[in-house]
Amino acid sequence: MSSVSIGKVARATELSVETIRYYEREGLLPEPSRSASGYRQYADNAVKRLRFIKRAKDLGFTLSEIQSLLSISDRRGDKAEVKSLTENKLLLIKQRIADLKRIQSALSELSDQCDGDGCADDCPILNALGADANTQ
Amino acid sequence: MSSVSIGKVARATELSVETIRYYEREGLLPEPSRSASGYRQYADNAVKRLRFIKRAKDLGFTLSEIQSLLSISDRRGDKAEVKSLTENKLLLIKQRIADLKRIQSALSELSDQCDGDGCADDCPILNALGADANTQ
DNA sequence: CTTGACTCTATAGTTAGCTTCAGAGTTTAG
DNA sequence: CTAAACTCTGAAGCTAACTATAGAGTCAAG
Repeated sequence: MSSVSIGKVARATELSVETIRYYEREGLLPEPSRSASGYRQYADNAVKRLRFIKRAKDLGFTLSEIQSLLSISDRRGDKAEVKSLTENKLLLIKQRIADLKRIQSALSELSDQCDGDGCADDCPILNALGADANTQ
Repeated sequence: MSSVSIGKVARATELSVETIRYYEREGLLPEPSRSASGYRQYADNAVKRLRFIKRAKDLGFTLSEIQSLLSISDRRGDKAEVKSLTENKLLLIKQRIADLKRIQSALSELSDQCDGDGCADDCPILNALGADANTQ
């Protein structure tokens, strides 16, 4: 039954103390018990929970989606819910990748067209964007 | 010398009136002349400039980067500046794509591992995230 | 015992890019 | 002439996920 201060949890999770308190306020982390002087005292599972949050965040889940994931876990919900959240996220990510690829090829084409030398008056990049709008 | 109201510019550019005023405040769009009653009166190039902004935004430039692009254009700067901004942006976008692809394959692997049936107690997705942290 | 590190709360600020609101005046179609 | 549509300003609000600040109390090492 070791109990740990918020600072130690912060070091263990590589989150800031403020972020941990913030997650508590947001309901992602249950309120821990307190010492006589009011200091938060965390049990070991708090570190696990925070690492869960971090990993899920790295995978692109928002805090509110992470709330949902934790809630499914907490109330022993259904695998189908988890899978559905995951696949929605996956879909979004695929779309973002497609968008970015479109952008990438457009930019890369523009960049290739520009020799990068001389006055921007005849810059193909600015021209492509419609930069003949510079005259007041 | 046709001059146009902000509402017409909004319709022509598919931007909202508020957005146009916002761009003005932010210095992306020069202050237009005013009618006797104080209404903004735009010349044609305002529409062009706003379309420039829109296209650049679609290509992933931030408003402040767009400021830079417009400023290069306005002061007839150097093509090299434009090209450098473009290539920086391109690099960032490539990195974001790489990040998202990493995330995509991780998520997709997780999703494949989960049959989506039954209680989330033994959900491979939650387990992979470290969801054994659910016990208070 | 001192001093520096740690913790507490509540509130406000940050970033980006808008959007909304209140309240008042103006223009235009019929 | 009237009613609807439009425009004005300045300030506040929104989203997400923190981050910072102030001011006060607590703990731990030497």
